[in-house]
Amino acid sequence: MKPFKRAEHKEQAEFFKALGHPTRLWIVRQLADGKEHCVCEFVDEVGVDFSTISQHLSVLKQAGIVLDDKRGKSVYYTLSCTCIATMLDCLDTRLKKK
Amino acid sequence: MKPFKRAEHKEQAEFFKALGHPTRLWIVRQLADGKEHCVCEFVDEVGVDFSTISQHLSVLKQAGIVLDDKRGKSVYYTLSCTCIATMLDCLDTRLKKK
DNA sequence: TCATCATTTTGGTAAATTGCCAAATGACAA
DNA sequence: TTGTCATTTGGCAATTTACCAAAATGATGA
Repeated sequence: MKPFKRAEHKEQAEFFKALGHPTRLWIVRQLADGKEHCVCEFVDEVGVDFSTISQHLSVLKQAGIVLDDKRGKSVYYTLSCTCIATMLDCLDTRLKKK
Repeated sequence: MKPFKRAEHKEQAEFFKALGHPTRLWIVRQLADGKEHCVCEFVDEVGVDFSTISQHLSVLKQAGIVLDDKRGKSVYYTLSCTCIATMLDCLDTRLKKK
């Protein structure tokens, strides 16, 4: 049994917390195709304020889940790691079983 | 671009939300050894009320992350799927990179 | 230089959620 | 019946949240 150090696990929990919101999870799913997507694509589909999407992206970025790249007028986002897509696959498989 | 259906993604987000708490993440880490662990083990280490740990376990159970088995006086918990341990490995690798 | 466009940041707020404890309850074993 | 291990319930203060509206940023192009 490992010792329980709240601070250490709190930092790691941020990663999962970031994924624990319907809009953010949906965004991550869009990025799971491995391609980059522009912020405006998300805004169009979710039907929420531009600033709200931007804030969700900021949460994902701080959790190390996505990377951003500003090119020209737009900002493009990608998944930081393919293993995150693997996590989603695992989730899908589990839900099917139920 | 997939359509955004809040309800659908909300349910899936519950899975990650459950992992997004330091105490719960720590519990899942203990279970990642593949063995079963008794509730009392967690209580001893975390130093919080018995009922609090029980509630955390209930959240994990409802999210489909753990399974419980009542035998004799005690209740034993296990991970519901090894792919959850894989998620933690992925997280560890990512944190090392930073 | 100035206006425009895409995005981010800030400020604010109402509402929801949280994490925890304490006490009550349940379920089993001795 | 009594004690033990665990869950459930009720309650609460504190934190967090999700979102919007408006202001700010920063690159681009006229």
